[in-house]
Amino acid sequence: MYSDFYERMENYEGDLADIVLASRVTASNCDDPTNEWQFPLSDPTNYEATDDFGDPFSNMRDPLLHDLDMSSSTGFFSNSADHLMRSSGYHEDHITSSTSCSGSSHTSAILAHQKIDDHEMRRPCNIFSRMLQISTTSANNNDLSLPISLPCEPPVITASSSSSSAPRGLVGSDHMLNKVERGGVQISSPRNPGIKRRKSQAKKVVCIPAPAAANSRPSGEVVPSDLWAWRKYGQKPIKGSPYPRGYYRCSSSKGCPARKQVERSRTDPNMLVITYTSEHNHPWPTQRNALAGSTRSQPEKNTSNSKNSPNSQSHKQSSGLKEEQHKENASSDIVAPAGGGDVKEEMEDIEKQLEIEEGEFSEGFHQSYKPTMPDQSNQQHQSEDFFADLGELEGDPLDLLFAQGFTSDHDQGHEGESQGIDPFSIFDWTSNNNTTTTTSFGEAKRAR
DNA sequence: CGTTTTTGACCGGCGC
DNA sequence: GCGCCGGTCAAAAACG
Repeated sequence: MYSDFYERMENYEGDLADIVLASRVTASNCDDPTNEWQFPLSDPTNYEATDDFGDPFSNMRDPLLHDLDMSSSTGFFSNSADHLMRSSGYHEDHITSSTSCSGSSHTSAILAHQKIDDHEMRRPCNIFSRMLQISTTSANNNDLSLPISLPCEPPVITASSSSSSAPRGLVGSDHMLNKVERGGVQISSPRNPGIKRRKSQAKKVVCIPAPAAANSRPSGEVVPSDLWAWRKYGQKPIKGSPYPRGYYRCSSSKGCPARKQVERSRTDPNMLVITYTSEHNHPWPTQRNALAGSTRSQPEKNTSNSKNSPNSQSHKQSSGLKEEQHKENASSDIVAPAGGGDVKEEMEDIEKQLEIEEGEFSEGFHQSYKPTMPDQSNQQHQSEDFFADLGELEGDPLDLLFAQGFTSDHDQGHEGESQGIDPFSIFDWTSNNNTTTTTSFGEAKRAR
């Protein structure tokens, strides 16, 4: 049932490589350059600084990474992403604190970018590679040199501070999309020259592969889910894009300013552009909110439309997007009972992983989160809860993903508790051959 | 009953 | 000042 997904993922392998690229860079610094999949580690103790935009894992990540790093390449994602962000110079302060790869890898943003480029040149495109590209912009520095474009395409992660009200084109997904469209070279939209985002609200843009697009939910709108409870409060067609943009806010806590926008890249329907705005002002929920409504089945009306071939998603018009997505969901559900929606989740997790801290956010975030996750034991509990919840979500793709990494981890060692929660572990497969990956997923699922 | 999704309307910022 | 556009609101419907 997930064959498409896997297949897609396989296809993305190159991209993944790219994503990993960053990590590789750091890894290379650390060790054997030949060990492509070795990932830099971040300082376990530094997790508090890693959180941003509500990445529940951010807090946990480092500790896990630490272990992971020791034992395996899993978790590269978090590392890589995190690393990139740090290396990107985004948070130099953090960078200094992080100890990835013995800390030797702490490089300036520039360095990171350069390296990325180098690697890029040598490697196949990966989904993840795309993700690797991280650009940061600040109100003061809008035109920060953007990261390098990749042969494979666009940079994917953009962190920036901008007005909360979505300064048009500046940092927004549109902006990013534009970049993407331009062959992956990040170019400020001509329209944005002025850049205005005075509001100091930071935004973070993350580009992630849209698994759904491949199969189950080609819908233009893929809503990755994550540990945070997001409630959709709006959807609007975006000018210039056939895909609508969904607006989500954190429903875990009233008053939480965290928001995210999800849309497909107009140029690459397979990519999701997720823009996070504001940080969560509360600890990440150990349990998801009630699923009522969240899992609603797709309206039957969709049945007629749905189906755009998976590929057809690109053809979808905004008018049909909703239906499509629903249909897709429905179809996905069919394909992957009970889990359909979770493909989203996994994606979201990915995105979260990608989201890495920004200094501005990290402060607020880590503080807010910290209380809840003061130590690993705490983290374990939460993670356990989390997974328990996930487990409840039957057939959850996310579950699968996690299971894949987690189960293996558990099997491997006791550290599984902490490791298990590492969302990044799901990317292990990236380092493995496709076959392995696929198998892993299946196994993981069964294991659970 | 509580929560989420959907969806049209409303509002504010920006460019002309 | 007007229109466009993006982001948000809020009522209705759906779901567990």
